[in-house]
Amino acid sequence: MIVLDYRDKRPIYEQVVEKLEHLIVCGALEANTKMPSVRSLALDLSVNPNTIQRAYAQLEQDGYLYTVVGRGNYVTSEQEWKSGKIEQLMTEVREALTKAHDIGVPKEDIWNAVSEIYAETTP
Amino acid sequence: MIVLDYRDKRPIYEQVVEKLEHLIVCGALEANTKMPSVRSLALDLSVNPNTIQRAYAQLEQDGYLYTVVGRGNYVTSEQEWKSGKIEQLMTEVREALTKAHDIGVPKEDIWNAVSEIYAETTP
DNA sequence: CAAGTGTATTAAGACTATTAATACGCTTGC
DNA sequence: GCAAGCGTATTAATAGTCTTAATACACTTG
Repeated sequence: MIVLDYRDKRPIYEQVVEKLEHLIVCGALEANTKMPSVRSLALDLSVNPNTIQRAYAQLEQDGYLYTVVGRGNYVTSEQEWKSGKIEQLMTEVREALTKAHDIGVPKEDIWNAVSEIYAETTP
Repeated sequence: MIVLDYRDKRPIYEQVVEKLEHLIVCGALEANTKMPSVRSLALDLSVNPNTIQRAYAQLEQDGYLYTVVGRGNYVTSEQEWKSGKIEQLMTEVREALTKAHDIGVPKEDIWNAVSEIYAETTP
C-alpha cells in the first residue's frame, strides 16, 4: 500500500500519515473504505503496531478516518475531512491577520495580498 | 535589568529574548542604547556568556539589535525592527491565505474574516 | 598592549520524541 | 460462549536534539 523511505529523517508515523493523507485527498481511497488493520499494516511495513496506531490516531484527529473499536478504521467522506481542514486553515488565517492588525498593518495591504493570491488566471 | 523565572520550562535564552524584546517594543530601551555586554549580563544573571550570546544573536536576527564587533550590541530604531516584523507577519499571512485558497475557501470568507478583525470599535 | 568587546568550537548533560514490548478490552462469527 | 480478529493503554528502552557550559580566538579602543 505504501513504501517507507529510511533516508527520510522524519519519524515513521509521520511518513505514514503523509502518504495515507495524500491517498485520501487524491481520492485513491474512497469514503468508508476499510483501512488495513493496525497489526497487518505494521507487519506489512515491518514496524511496531503502535507506530501505525499513532499514525491512525493522527489521521482521525485530522478528520480523515473514523474508528470503530473492535472493527477497524474507515475513511471519512470528503465532505467531513474537508470541512475540518477548512476550519483549521481559517483559524490559521485569523491568527495571522490578528497579529498583522495588532502591529498596525493597514487594511489595504491585507486586501492587496488577498487580491494577488486570489487573482484567477482564467476569469 | 531582567529577572529569570526558573519555574519556567522554556530555555533561559528564550526568556532573555522575550524580556528584552518586550523592553524594546515598549520603548523602555531607546534606539542606539548600548546593551549590557554579553559577559556582564551573564554575570548579572549567573548564566554562561554563551547563553546571552545566543539571545543577542536571536534579537539581532529579529532586527531588534545590531552588533559592532569589539564594541557591543545596540538597540535598532523602531523604524527598522518594525519593518522587519511587518515583513515577517505578511509572509505568515500570505502562507495562510495561499493554503486557504488552494483548498477552495471562497474569497468572500476571507474578506469577512478581514472585516471582522479590522472592524474598528471607534470609527 | 591591556582590558574590554563579540565569536567560534567543542563537549557534557538534560530533556524529549520515537519506537517497541506487552497486556488489556471490545466486536464478530462460528 | 469463545476464539480470532480488531483498536487501546501502559510502560520502558533508545535515539536524537536541544540547552548550556568550558574554553580559546579575534577585534576595538584608550
